[in-house]
Amino acid sequence: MRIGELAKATGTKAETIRYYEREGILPTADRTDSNYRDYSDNHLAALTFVRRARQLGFSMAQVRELLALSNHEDNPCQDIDRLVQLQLTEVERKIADLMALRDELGQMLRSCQADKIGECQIIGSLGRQSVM
Amino acid sequence: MRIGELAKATGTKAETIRYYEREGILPTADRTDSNYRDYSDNHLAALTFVRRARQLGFSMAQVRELLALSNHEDNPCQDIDRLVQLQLTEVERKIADLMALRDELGQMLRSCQADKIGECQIIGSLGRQSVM
DNA sequence: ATGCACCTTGTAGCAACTACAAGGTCAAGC
DNA sequence: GCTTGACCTTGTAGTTGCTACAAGGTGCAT
Repeated sequence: MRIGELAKATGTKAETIRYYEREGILPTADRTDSNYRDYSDNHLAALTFVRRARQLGFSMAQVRELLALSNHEDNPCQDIDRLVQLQLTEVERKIADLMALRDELGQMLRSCQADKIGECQIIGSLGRQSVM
Repeated sequence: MRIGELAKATGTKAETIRYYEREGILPTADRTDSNYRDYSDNHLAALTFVRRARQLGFSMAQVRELLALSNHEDNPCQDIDRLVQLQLTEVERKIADLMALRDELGQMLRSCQADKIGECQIIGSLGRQSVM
């Protein structure tokens, strides 16, 4: 299959696929006589894996690790588990941060009853170290 | 005060402060005879405002808007409220996304009882469109 | 044969910093 | 008076993960 088809099948832009190849995240594709990239089902599987991992918030470096680990079938699963656990912890930290942020923003909105900016609680609170 | 002192006072790197000045986010500083930047309390307040807004997840463009609005004391508060509301909605969306992500990662960890990568559910699930 | 969608490479741009490099300034200590 | 070291200056390039061109080649239908 050509790059456009693979792009459509995985919801990835062709430019992104070429970028992954350049970065060594995807194996190089075969070429047709006219120098078009020619992909197999293995490439489809690989790209699906990469996109899914990226959607789950893994960095490119982590995706590389996941790929390297997944290529050694006899390795213990622990290393993979560790990466997933790390990512889970990171995601939980981000959720906590954002929830604190949400509370602050909500507090700002509720506190502002003024109708002129000169009296605006929001503007005032931005100038202080913390609102809460 | 010099840039290092302002940096320490606001928890901002000196390079970032210069960057803000270049970008027009902060007013230009006075200069000493030896061409060092010389900051006043007004600069301290402005930088505190900017850093606080950035911590709350506002983009540089939004910070510019907030600054512009806060400089017109007689303007109605509504425009500020709108920006804060927008940011709140965005943060809530991110929280929802991350919570879905957290659930998927948690599910992956729980499902993996194998000890070899060849049987690893996690690796398997990454190759599919969605785990859940 | 002509149009149009697709492909190629290479380069530059995005956000919001961060990290140098190469050099100037200032205060303290000997 | 001179050195050391911490600070400052400008300018440029790197970071992450793409995305957007530009300029040209290919494939297929009409």
